[in-house]
Amino acid sequence: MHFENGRSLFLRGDPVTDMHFVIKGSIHLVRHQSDGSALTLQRAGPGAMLAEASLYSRTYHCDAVAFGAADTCVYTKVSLKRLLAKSPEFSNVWASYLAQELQRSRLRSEILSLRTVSERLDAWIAWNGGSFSQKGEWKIVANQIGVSPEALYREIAKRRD
Amino acid sequence: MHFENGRSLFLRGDPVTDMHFVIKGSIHLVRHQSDGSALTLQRAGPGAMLAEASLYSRTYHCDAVAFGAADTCVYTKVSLKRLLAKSPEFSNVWASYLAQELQRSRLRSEILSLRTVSERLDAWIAWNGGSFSQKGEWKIVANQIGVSPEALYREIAKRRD
DNA sequence: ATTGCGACATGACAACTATCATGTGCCGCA
DNA sequence: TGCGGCACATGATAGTTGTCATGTCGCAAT
Repeated sequence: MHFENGRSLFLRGDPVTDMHFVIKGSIHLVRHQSDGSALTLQRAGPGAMLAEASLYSRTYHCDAVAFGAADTCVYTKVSLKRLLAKSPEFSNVWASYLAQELQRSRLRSEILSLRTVSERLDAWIAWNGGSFSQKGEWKIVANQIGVSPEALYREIAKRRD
Repeated sequence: MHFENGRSLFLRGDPVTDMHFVIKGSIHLVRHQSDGSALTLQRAGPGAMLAEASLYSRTYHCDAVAFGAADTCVYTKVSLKRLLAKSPEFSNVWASYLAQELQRSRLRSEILSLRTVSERLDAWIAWNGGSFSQKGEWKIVANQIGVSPEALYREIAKRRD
């Protein structure tokens, strides 16, 4: 399926019938709080399954919105659960994927709990290898480690001595 | 098994033979960086499986250290994998657990990416409900949302008007 | 070629928080 | 009963970062 920017795939409270596997673009899972502000709980890019936990829930707990144009591959919830029940190999792949995502998410949490830009960049480099992202990805890195692009530029400049 | 404070359960590079399920206390999964500083990748409390992703790895990527006295239930890796392969029900429970942990970790990441204590506390309350602890848990909350206890006390005091 | 956009870059300032210091009240323990 | 530890609480200050402003550069589209 294809989604234009801002298009919603499902809303909170909807019954879970399908699972979306992101092929291209990015889909955000957002939760609106009572005070009006929003929390983005997942930024699903290519190769990610959207709202993995919804496989084990009857209804969605968040809204899903296309962030830019995006393509997804849709599977029905029942077919996935049937496949999981029938194929230990697929179960293994699924659990392995979840465990890896969990590891990455935990790492991000810990990086975000560091206090200075310098510490966060060190931690990021320690895992993502310092060499690449030379072309135009610094802004994305800044977002991942939870600092403003300007602050990251300053930290990089400081290290060029 | 029982572990005293500071006791290590395994070290990075060790082959993965066992999986630890935490019964009591807390066990930290830490990764030492080249510059000497350490990153804590998981704080496994009661009811948590330690280093879930190690089930899908030949060797450990981090060290595990008991944080205070702790008790764990130990299962061999092969028996767990055999159970996962043989029992679709257990596979389902395992994947469901991983998905829930992933959801919680993603939430924590997003809370930590908020900039002010006020926003973080709002987001925390929105998920952990108003039924929070009146007795002596605020310091723990402060740690979870990545702010100093003092800052949290100040924010709470400000809201008592 | 010119225009326009976006990443990269840096300065200045306000705002927020971590830290240190100090103090209070509760509770378990000797 | 008194002591010590701990969570709770608050003030003062310095440090770091977000934000706004401004500017350069490369690149793509007209």
